[in-house]
Amino acid sequence: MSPPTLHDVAREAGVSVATASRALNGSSRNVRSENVSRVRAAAAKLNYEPHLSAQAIAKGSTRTVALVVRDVADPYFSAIAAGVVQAAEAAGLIVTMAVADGSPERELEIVRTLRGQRPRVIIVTGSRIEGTGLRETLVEELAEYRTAGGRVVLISQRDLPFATVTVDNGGGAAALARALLGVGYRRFAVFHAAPEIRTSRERHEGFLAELAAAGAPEPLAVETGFTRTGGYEAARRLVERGFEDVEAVFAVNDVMAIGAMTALRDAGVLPGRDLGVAGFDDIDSAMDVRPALTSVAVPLREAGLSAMRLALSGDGSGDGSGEADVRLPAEVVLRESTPPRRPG
Amino acid sequence: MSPPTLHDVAREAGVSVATASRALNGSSRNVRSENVSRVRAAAAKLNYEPHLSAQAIAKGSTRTVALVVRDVADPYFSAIAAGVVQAAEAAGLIVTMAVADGSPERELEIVRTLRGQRPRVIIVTGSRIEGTGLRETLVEELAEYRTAGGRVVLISQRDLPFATVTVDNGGGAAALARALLGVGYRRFAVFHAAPEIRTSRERHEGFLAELAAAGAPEPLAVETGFTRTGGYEAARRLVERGFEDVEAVFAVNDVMAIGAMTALRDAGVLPGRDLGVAGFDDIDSAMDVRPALTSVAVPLREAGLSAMRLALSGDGSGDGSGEADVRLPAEVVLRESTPPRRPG
DNA sequence: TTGTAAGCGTTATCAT
DNA sequence: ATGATAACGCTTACAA
Repeated sequence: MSPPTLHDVAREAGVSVATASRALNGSSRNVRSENVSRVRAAAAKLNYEPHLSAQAIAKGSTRTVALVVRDVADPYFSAIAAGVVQAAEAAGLIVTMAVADGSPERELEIVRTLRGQRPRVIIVTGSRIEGTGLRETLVEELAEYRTAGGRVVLISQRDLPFATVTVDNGGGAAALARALLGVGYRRFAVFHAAPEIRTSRERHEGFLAELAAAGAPEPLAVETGFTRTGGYEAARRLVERGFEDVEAVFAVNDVMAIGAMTALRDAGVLPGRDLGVAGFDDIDSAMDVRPALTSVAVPLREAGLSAMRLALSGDGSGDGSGEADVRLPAEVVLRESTPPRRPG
Repeated sequence: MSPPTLHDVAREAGVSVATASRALNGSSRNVRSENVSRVRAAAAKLNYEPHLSAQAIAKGSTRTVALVVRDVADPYFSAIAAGVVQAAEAAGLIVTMAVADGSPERELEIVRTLRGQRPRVIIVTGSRIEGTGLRETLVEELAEYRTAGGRVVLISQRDLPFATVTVDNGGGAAALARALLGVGYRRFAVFHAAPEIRTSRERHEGFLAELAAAGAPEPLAVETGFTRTGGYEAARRLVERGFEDVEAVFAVNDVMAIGAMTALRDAGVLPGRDLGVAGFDDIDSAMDVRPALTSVAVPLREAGLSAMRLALSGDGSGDGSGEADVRLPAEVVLRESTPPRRPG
């Protein structure tokens, strides 16, 4: 009826629970090999699986990694999640997932209740907390968790006192600007999200900075949602307004860019030919969309792997000192959505 | 240093652990309201979070849902996962994720060790187990888990004795065939995966059946991987072989279809104009790709939600009797990748 | 209404 | 090398 316990295994093998326990995990060094096999056989026979919660409470630590993402279905986060899960499984750890859904309150609430899981590691990605008082609370919460021996790794911008995996948003956007200038574009529109979204802001700013440095005119800024729909809307607005003064659109992420392309086409504007379009992230569909989307490749899965690596390497933190960082390079990929263009 | 325990809270509030426990969870009815607030205050002051593992072992049950998917990064599974996570969080449950990676052995291994977590629910999606002896073992494993009070829900085909959420693959494929015949296509190539992959087989068969019923010629079958690359390869092979005798390609899933479109284009063949292309799943990018991809919409997120609903409604199972099913309708969406075509 | 104490399934200490 | 037995943090009879 109910699953076999270690007691059952011990009885079956004719040894004490202590011996059974020792036989089944690491400390098997000091148990007679005959008993080891006895116990193993009994465990196999009963199809015994140790109760992880019981182990956790006895050992005082779990084998759990808690991952907080903004949205599982978003290819950006699912790629990161894939990396995290891969690395975690390789290390024999279990991954739990929580979805913050873009709400700082929810994110804070999640981190709070996460502590109840007593995970070994908490990885937070796509945090939107900025400016608000919630931010300090989040930091306190995480710091407290860390003090209790947990590892914290953020995948976002390095602006919180925790080990962080960042993608070089500013640098990538600057490189993109440079590349686009290089193929003849000078007048841009930027589809960006609310400035509280760090990622959006950094990409936006990196892009602006490079344009300014090159003496190009300041681009038209269109604020919208950080989603496919956001991109679609922004493009619709741009078309309505008229876009004679812009040669290309830079959307701060690919799903926005792809939404924008669809909107353009719906409005009879041919992306690539009538208006250049570039995105950021280089998600899979960037290369399947037509025209293929110019983007900035970000090693998302690698980010997840790095986060786990960071967490397990002992730099996840410990006692405040030594928050290691990993900065992942972002690489421009020019495609047909921004064909070379002769100035004028 | 280490997190506060219920003892700490009790001491802080000046009551016994029992009272503290009662005050903090359900049975608070029989504790003086003054003490309830005392305890609540103490808990808040200490920032107490109950140790979930300890609760689990004391209560004999967890609040965990274990989700097994083939690949987190695949939009098909991440959409399902999103539904599962959403429903689980709404019910106050924690979701753990494991990735089977397309390997039946791995899947079995996962389910086995999952039992250690003692999850309330196990949801398996994208199972590939077929034919092999592993299948029976999997069933036994899950049945045993169910006997111990766990709920099992499968998201796949209804061929295992557990509650199942299915998408109507056969019916959807048949409807697609009908629709394509309706707009003038008669000669097809089908890009399908190995027959062990149920989903692929069902879609393939549904498509064939409908063609046969309509007296259309038997399509060319091209076996390949169930992935984007698989689709790409198959299309490449098709082009090499020559495709004068085919008017449209049906790839058994969208990522394959999208890969195929890219391959066609790479070979100078224009999808939609030179060769119709249709997929299955209607993932987000199906409508962003050009030409927009004809597909069969499957309510993936809904599948995740339904699975949780099934699990929580008590039909997850219990004692063998009453395995409820949910069959999700699949709906044809004709787009530009299969423009109407005049016969001949 | 409250407290004492006996579990829950492990691991770890300490004798033997 | 092995077996009692005390933790681990919590819930829940059972008493008071």
